[in-house]
Amino acid sequence: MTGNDSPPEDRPSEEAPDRSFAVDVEEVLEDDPDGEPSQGLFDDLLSGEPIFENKEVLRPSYTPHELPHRSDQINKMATILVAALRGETPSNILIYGKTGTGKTASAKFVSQELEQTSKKYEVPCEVEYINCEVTDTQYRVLAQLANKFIEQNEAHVERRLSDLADLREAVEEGSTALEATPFESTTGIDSRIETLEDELEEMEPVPMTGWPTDRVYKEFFDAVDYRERVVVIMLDEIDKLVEKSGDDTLYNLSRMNSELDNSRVSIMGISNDLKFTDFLDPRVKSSLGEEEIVFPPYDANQLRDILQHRADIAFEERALTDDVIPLCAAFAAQEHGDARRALDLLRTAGELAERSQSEHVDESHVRKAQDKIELDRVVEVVRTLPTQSKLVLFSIILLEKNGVHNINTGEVFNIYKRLCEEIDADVLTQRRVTDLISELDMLGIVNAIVVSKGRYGRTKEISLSVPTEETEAVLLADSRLSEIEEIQPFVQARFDN
DNA sequence: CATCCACCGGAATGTAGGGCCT
DNA sequence: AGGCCCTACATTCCGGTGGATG
Repeated sequence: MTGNDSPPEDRPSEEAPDRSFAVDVEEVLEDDPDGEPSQGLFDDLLSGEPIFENKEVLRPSYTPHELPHRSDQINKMATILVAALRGETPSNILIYGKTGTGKTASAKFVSQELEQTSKKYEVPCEVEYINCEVTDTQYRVLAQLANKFIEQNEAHVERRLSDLADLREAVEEGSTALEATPFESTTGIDSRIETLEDELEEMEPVPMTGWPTDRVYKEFFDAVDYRERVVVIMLDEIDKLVEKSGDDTLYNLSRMNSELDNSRVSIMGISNDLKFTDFLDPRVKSSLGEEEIVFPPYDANQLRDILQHRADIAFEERALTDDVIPLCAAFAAQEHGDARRALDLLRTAGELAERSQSEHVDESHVRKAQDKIELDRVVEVVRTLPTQSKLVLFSIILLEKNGVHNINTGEVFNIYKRLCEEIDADVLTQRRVTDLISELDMLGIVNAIVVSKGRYGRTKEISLSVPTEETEAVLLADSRLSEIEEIQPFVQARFDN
């Protein structure tokens, strides 16, 4: 399709959606004491045809109102959770699925609906979301939950206090409209206010550290049980929690119901790992997995629907050429059907198109976006590598740059040693360095395979699988590594043997 | 066909740092 | 404050090995 090079038809696309903003920019520029010309830095960029209409929609944080191809899962969740609206305890739910399969989005969507409906019918029902990758110990989970409920209870009490204050005022004025009030006089109200204030006094947030865990648990327990309601606790990335701090938390949460007087608790676990229940206590396993919902990866067609859906909102009309979305979908489908990845790709492609001032997003932008995302990933990984790993990687790069292929561990280790001496770092043993190389392999930064060279031993053959120049630049940005000045000697040393 | 290189990689053990708890 | 325990990172020790080479 080469109809893209559209003739200069409606060149003056001056209908910038946010006129006021444009004016502001001009004003600022005019007020500049230096007397800069008003044809400023941003003018060019603003004048281009806008590509995005609403970019937020493409961000991972956005929770869509419609989730194509997930109605089965959503319905099942809803069927289970209606119980909450009838004041019963919903079954615990376990949700499985790989990253970017819409688990969190669906769960959040359902919980929003649930809370809204509960307000409509005035059934007390709440959902609390916890991301266990961030909050990854029993203590922190309990503390966070406790604090959320304490906060809510406080708000609840405060509301009742202000209601009472109003009532008191009304009674004092002898308003006749209040015959139905249960209080004869202000003193009755006063004592009620007093007890509530005392209760408010007691509600102190749990400190982030310091208390014994069971005290936090008690605090949380009391806060939940403070009044009648159904509470759904949503534990995202629950596998991380189990991995890092065992199943005690889940055990405690799942047996809570038998001790609660006023409220009911239901757990909704979201996991990336299908097999994580293997590590659980059988009791926990059976109680948690009362209902299981699986989110299979999206296939390319489904991804296309999802992208189309969002693209309609996110982009200006006709900003995308026809092949953009299928291509994004195809790329992402290769990465185990990760919708997040697909959206990321689409957004990045759009940004690239915007930056290059083209009027449409086309296939080339998608391909560039693919590269950019991969490069960003690598840069981020390399940047956050520990110093020792950086040194190892740098050694590999030095060898590679010198045209050495099929690098082996011995060579890397030699160069690595010299680098360490140069910047005065601890020299690790070769055993450790092989592990570091294996880690780099895992991260996809290098490629290492064990080969036997017969008489000449057995070693890893290592090759770089990321762009040399960029990676080197990232490494040299590290304050320790930047001390390395003369690179030649290291390279030279290799040929001396 | 045995040899033997040059490293692999498992296991045990050591050490530092940090959070938790009394 | 001080003991305890967990985790991450390292070292030490060492048995293991694929296959070119003599």
